[in-house]
Amino acid sequence: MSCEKRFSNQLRQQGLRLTSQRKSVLFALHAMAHPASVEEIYTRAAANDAHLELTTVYRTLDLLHSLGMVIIIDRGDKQRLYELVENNTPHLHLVCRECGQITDVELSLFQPLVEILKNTIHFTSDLGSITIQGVCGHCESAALHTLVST
Amino acid sequence: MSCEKRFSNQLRQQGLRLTSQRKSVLFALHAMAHPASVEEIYTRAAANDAHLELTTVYRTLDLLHSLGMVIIIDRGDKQRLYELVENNTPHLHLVCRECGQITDVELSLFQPLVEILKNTIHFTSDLGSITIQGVCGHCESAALHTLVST
DNA sequence: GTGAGTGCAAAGCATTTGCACCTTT
DNA sequence: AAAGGTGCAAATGCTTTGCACTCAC
Repeated sequence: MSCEKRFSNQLRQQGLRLTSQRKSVLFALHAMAHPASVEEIYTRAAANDAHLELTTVYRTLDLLHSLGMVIIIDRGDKQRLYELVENNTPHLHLVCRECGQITDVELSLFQPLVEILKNTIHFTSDLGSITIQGVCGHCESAALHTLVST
Repeated sequence: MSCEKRFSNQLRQQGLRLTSQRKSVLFALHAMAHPASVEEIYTRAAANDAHLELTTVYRTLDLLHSLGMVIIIDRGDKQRLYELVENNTPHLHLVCRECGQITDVELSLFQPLVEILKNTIHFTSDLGSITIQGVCGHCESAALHTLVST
């Protein structure tokens, strides 16, 4: 897991420590195919480490986020979702404001813009963090249906 | 305020009502130059309507969001920010994960991608809702400083 | 050994909800 | 008159915080 190595290095650089809990959370994030809630990550991680606390998961996710290794997606409901940046093809998240579904889209089209942001205003984008709200095709046609039948 | 007209029409279409409270919230949103928290919007709106309740602001913002007239920005801290879509040049929001600062960037570069999303997977993007997390130039150079001096 | 990290429990606080009353249509 | 909206107050529940103990370094 080269990711763990990188994590470990980043921690060391700042005098922070690689604990078993942090490993478990990282492992759980790896196992997730899609953005996951804290609760889900906690459940998965607890499979490795039965004594793991939800609080610790929060703290670790905060840490990973501040290191730029995790991005946060706000679906508009109560819980935020977290996704590991590493080992993922950079992609956009399309969040449907009707049903909350998240669709991933490849990022390549967007890459040039990311470069521009970097070069012109010196903003370093977290790849994979780009989120677009909108309405998915399914909900849109459902809405049309309703209007027609009313 | 053509915006109010449009709002009114959208409401009527669904058998909803244009109340003074809703007008006040809409007015407050208009007055905001930047994405604002519920609390800020509430304060501004209460200037018109002293009896306005915070709860009502929440409900109205939800309504406006579900109509696609307001987009939501999650800065990563506790409060979500809201911004009116109308009367704004479509733009991206760059959210710095270190300092929370939001930078607006013109959307034109991104327009082609929005079209593609629409045509290929039928996802209708809320213009102005695009959010990118990352690190702003200021925080990045500050971080470098710290590393060097350590 | 030392201080960062964790567990546990308790608090915080933005947001949501229930219900009776009010107002738009 | 009918039904959507609002106000008020209470609840909800995600997230944060304090502190003593533990463990990575």
